[in-house]
Amino acid sequence: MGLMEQKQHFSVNLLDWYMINRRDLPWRRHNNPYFTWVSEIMLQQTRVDTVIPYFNRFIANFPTVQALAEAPEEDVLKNWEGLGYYSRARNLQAAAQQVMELHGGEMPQDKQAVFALKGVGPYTAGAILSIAFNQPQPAVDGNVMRVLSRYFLIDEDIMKGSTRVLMEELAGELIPEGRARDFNQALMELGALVCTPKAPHCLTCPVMEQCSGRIAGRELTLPVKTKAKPPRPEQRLVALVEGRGEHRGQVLVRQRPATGLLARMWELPHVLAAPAAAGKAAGPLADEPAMALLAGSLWAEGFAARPEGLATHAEHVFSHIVWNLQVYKCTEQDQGSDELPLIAAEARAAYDAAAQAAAKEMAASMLEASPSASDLDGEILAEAAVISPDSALTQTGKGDGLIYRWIGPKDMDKLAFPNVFLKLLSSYFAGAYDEVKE
DNA sequence: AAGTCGGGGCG
DNA sequence: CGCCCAGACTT
Repeated sequence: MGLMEQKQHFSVNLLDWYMINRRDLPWRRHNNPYFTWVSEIMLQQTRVDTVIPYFNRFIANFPTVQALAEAPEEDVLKNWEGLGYYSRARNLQAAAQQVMELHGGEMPQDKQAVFALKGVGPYTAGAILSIAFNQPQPAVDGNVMRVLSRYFLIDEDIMKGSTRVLMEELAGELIPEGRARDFNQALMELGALVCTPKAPHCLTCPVMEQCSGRIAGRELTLPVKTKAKPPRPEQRLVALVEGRGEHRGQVLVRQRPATGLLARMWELPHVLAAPAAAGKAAGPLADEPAMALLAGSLWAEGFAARPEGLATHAEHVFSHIVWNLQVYKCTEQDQGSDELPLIAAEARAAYDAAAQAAAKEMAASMLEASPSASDLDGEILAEAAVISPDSALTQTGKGDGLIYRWIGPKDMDKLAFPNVFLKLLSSYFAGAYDEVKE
């Protein structure tokens, strides 16, 4: 069997299979380029079942490019809450504004113009051009690379950029004349439903007969993929500050900076328990120093609060970091309380000492790793580690710092929180931590 | 080329 | 509950 025949077999049988087995998805019901675009951004790193309710709500609230372009960013973020990778939402809105200004609100059909939109890379550009406009452009995502690597037995590491380029060339050749829209979706549909990562359903696969990977018994070892390095652990102390007086029934929250991790999302105040030594898990911090540190960091931000006790633990996993959270219930105090500044000063001193120790350890381990490095390098490393600790403590507060607010349960439907804080706040407002004692 | 950026599902 | 999934942007 030649390569030409193998390709022909693939394209014909896959397309036939798709026309019978295609799922009825909200963004497939109308041929609306805006719907295609929104769905493709949402589907990046996110499964179909998760996206469906978000897509429906998003389109209901922002039915057109113009509606999205003109919406308050806060509303867009709130509609993305819980979906993750929040820069997708900000890029999508920025791109909607691009479409308004450069293309009169109409989705461009030119490859360069689509690719130039914020948040649109090689995959998404191909998906939009093929699905919305039936242009014969490849749309190579993880599903497609898995399917192609198995069917054509391609051993290249799919994490390499060069492999994606190779896959795009191949995927482009496979598109049947005039059928880009259906074929590209068929490819991804097969990867999602049949040619799955762990336990592919080869026996029901429409192209199994000429699948080189299966024939070679390699379906479980393909695609070849370098595994990601494990996330670094961070121990963090979270303050659940219960308001008193005029803030009774409210909790203190803050908005994260405009860039970086969880940009512009709201959260409970928290602080790094200790600057982690290189490659070392810090582990939980004892309650007493933890509460002192938390009080100190809140004081530095302009808030007087007394930690009462540990309310709960929580975990939040990112691709590159894992937050281990110790959540302390705290109560708001009078600003005039003369005891708190003292706690703050002690906490700050303890924190600096811990940072100093960690930095020395890190410098030592790096010197050990590369003996050629001079003592001077060690000094510089130590210095760097001390002056680059968590922002919460280095913020001078008031002015250049984060935005803090007291909120009640009703404010929850305006502000966007990452899931971990959403769950903590929901539990708190439901009375889950009432039993915490001092 | 390597690091940054969330969240959920599966065996 | 350890492991897997992986697109765009930044550096």
